[in-house]
Amino acid sequence: MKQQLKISEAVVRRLPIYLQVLNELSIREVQTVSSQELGQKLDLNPAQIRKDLAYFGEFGRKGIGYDVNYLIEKIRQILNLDTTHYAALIGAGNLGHALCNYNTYLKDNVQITAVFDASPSKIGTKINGLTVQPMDALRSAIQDQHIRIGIITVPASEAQNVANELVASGIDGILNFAPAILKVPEDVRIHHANFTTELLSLAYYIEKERLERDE
Amino acid sequence: MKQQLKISEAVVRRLPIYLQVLNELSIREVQTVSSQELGQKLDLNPAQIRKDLAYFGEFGRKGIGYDVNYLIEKIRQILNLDTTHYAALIGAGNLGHALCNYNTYLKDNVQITAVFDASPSKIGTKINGLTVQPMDALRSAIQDQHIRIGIITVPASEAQNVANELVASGIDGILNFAPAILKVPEDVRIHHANFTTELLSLAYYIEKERLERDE
DNA sequence: TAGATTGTTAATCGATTAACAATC
DNA sequence: TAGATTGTTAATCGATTAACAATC
Repeated sequence: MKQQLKISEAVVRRLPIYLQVLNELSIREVQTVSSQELGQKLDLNPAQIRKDLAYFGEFGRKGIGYDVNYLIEKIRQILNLDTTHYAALIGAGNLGHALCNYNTYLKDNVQITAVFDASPSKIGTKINGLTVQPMDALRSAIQDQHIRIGIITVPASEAQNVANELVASGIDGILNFAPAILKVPEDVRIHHANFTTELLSLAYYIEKERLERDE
Repeated sequence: MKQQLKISEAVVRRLPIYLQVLNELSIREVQTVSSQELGQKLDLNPAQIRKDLAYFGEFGRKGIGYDVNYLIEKIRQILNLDTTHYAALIGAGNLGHALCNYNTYLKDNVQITAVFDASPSKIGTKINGLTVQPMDALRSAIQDQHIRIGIITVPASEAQNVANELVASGIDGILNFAPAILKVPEDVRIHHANFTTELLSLAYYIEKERLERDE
């Protein structure tokens, strides 16, 4: 792999999307693809795609394009998709359920191996083969099972407390689904998957469109 | 409201986040807040916050800061949070369930008023008071109930078909949860809430961190 | 008045796009 | 060879940050 310049987050976030499209192409047994074609499928500038990939190495062939399967393999390597990361999920509500089932889809890469909830009525129940554990079992589970990712699916009011617990347990990264801004130390990576933000901004643009049409 | 220059998407996406923090402050009965304080809470540059807000008007007072409740009201106006948008949800799996329940949280703003699924075993069941309808009821429901937003929570393989149906029914916007790139006409707004992307990029950074530590 | 903080212009930074030599 | 397409440098565009006059 090429000497890592500084790779922007925007680039890293596009890689999984490239992979999505490439996987589809692979299934359809397409051999090669050009940045032009990828750009069309993804609504991205071909130059950007070439530049993104070039951060990590020379994966294409001039005059030909990219070998689909080779590029898949390379992106999988970059994203470390062959290393399994164990994750704990906190909050066994509907969203938690949904993510546990998604688990099957994610397969080996990120694997939820422990589920926690504060509610006595949930503790002891099973979700996709995992028994819901009480919150005070969190720390030892994280340490014993080498869990590195915490997935927060509790209500917003509880999210910071849960984040604190995760940090104290030595977690490396958090994926937060609660609509709340969480404070964590600098060395803990936190990503937000807040769809209310998406929904509200979507509504904004729809309404704006409508108002402009009606003018 | 100020003459709308061109407001970037980044700005619009930050507004709901500002609102989140402001709501918390309002609950704690904080009267005023400075861009400095907001910046600290949100890990954003205060100048950026001032600039974002200034796109829409002059909401603050020099030397004082922003009145929390007034700013909340203004942002709610900008985002049209007092207009209700009706939404249809397609895909009554766990994720669909989770979103329907979230519905209560979103309250008046975006309201899911119809749920659809292709699977005969799901049709007729109730989710949060709504009866799951077959796919061929989609078009008339959208048109009759003035539904403007479609929320896609079906598997990736079905997502494009559902999107096509929604577009044909005259939808204005789509929030897509399926891990797939969807093609829609230019006048239909599409937002993606793809948490696998978040999860994979999170795993990338965690692994990178670890590798750098171990060097 | 002195201190604080906005709104806004100018400076900086970074990301996207265009252009093109290299080469399959 | 001619056509296509990469990898990369240079140009452009846009977003973030700094700085500061205005003013509460």
